[in-house]
Amino acid sequence: MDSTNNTPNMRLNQMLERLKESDFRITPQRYAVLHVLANSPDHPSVESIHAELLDNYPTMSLATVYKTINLLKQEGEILELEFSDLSNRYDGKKPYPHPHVICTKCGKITDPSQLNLEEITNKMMEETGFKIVSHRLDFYGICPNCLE
Amino acid sequence: MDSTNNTPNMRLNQMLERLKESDFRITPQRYAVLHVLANSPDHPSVESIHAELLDNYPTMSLATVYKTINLLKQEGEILELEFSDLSNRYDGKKPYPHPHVICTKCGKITDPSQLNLEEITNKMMEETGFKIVSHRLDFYGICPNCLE
DNA sequence: TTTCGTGCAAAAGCTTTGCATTAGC
DNA sequence: GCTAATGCAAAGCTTTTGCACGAAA
Repeated sequence: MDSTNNTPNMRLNQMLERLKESDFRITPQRYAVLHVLANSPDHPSVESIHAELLDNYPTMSLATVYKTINLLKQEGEILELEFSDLSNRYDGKKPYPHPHVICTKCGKITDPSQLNLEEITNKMMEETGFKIVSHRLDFYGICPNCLE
Repeated sequence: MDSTNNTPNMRLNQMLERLKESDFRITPQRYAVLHVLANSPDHPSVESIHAELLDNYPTMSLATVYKTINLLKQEGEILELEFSDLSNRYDGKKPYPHPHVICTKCGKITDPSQLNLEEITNKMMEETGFKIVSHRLDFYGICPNCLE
């Protein structure tokens, strides 16, 4: 269990607090998007968040989801996984870099247990002279379901 | 020095051989794109490859560069680094997964010395049940030039 | 000569933006 | 009441596709 993410509501509250502190308004639409991001066990796309919310918020626009996502990105409250050939995916539960295992058939994304990349990151900084601030480690393959 | 990539020409010849074996024609345009990919020390984009070739091939179209890149991808002869917010970048010298260090200011991409991820990959397979076939490890930061 | 590749222009897909309306605070 | 957020539609970008012409084997 992650100390920064004991329960979904705790994570939701953290996000809400961050927005309030930065003087952003908490609208029903924003609250709803945050709620999905704080509770999704998988890594939703903008499209899937929008689709999920349409039932309860029939006027919710895709633009609002995009704008909320960008706000959270800017505030460092979500992690964005970029894909050029399909839509991006987001992790609101663990907004810091961590490894992912991605099924290249169905798109399922799971988080394996934490790997410590600190030592490797330090080596990279020494070797390249970069000031490294983030990383991305993805394993691509076929998930157990798709293997059957 | 990499055993599969002793000289640029060796890499170019490997690519040419692969296309010939698969019964693709070697046109001047394809040769030119392969030449750039086999010789670029950085990780070019489709746009930059096209721009570089326009001098000597004034009729070279962006579509042809894209089509050649897709051909090489399909043949496993280049590695694609996907970015959703800017254009993709390609590595023709080392077409297999390996770590990259990426400057988030100027976009420079460099290859640090090889890290062995085999052990970690095996652990991932055991833990998740995935059949892992590839990976992506990127470190993001500010390069020495941009730090000044 | 037949088949494949090129290049143009149009289309596609995701994301952002402009702007008038609406709603937090 | 003031200012910021929403939602619609249009625009922007990268990448793909259709198709007629031209070139490789």
